[in-house]
Amino acid sequence: MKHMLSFQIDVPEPFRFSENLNYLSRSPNECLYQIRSDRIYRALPVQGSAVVMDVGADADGQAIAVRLLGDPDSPVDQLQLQAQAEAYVREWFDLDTDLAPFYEQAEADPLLGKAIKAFYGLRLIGIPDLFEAISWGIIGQQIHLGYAYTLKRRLVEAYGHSVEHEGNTYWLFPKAEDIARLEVQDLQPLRMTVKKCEYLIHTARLIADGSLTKQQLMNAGSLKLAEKRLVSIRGIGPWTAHYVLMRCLRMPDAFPIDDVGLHNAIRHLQGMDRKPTKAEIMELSSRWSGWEAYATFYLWRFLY
DNA sequence: GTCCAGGGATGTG
DNA sequence: CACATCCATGGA
Repeated sequence: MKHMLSFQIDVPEPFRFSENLNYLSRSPNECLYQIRSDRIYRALPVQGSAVVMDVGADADGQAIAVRLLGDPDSPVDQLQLQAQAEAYVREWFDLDTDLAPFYEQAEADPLLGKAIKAFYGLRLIGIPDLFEAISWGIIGQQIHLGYAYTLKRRLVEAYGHSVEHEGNTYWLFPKAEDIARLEVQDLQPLRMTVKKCEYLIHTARLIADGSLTKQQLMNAGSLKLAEKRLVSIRGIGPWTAHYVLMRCLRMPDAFPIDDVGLHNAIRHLQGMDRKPTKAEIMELSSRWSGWEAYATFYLWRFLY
């Protein structure tokens, strides 16, 4: 029997584990975590190695219960390991954001009012790794979500690392360094467009050589400046930039206004027979000021 | 086979 | 900065 470490994380209101689990369950083709019996299993990178972690609700639903299964290949201090896992989960589930102001603001808005009732306790699930977040943005451009998951799976299974535990395989997203070494023809078997292959490799090289970092974006000084830095990179337009700032940098006012899913959600909720115009979206979203990222994330939930 | 989709790039004003 | 046009490929 391998050593197992478990601990709990207190959660701030509003939080409901089941809502977040629902979100994470939306794609059967997801390859970076698995859901079994209301627990989420995934590999967690630790110091050049990886452990398998699972996350669930504790018995009375007042906390998140985390378990680390098996041991990393290299000896790691247990307390340090727990700290890393806790930090990861806090970031993943956005536990350090006080959502009360968002909920207060949402009450007064017809669209968001419905959203916070329907998805009470949902957190903006993050993509902490910058390379993964940008890659997911690039992969997801211009294609249906289902196909995007297929492409991601091919990329992960071709170039990611995996850990085995009790007969299951857990994959980690490829490191930028691993993609930086590739040429376009290496990625072509995955069947994404040549452009996307170029974009992924180029971004991987920027991250691998240190000229693009999360810290740099965090310190950019404003959403606008961070967006400008990202958009200066080939393959990253306004939609991808805001998507990354929302899911990875967690900027609350990041707003992928061109997102077709957002448009469809608005059309659906407003009972419109056409997509809203940009002017209509800007009018609606003026009431979400400062919380555009959460507003978008909640409205997306109406689509699945 | 035809057409559209949903983003980014590029070029023009 | 806004706007138009082209792109490449999957899906209906």
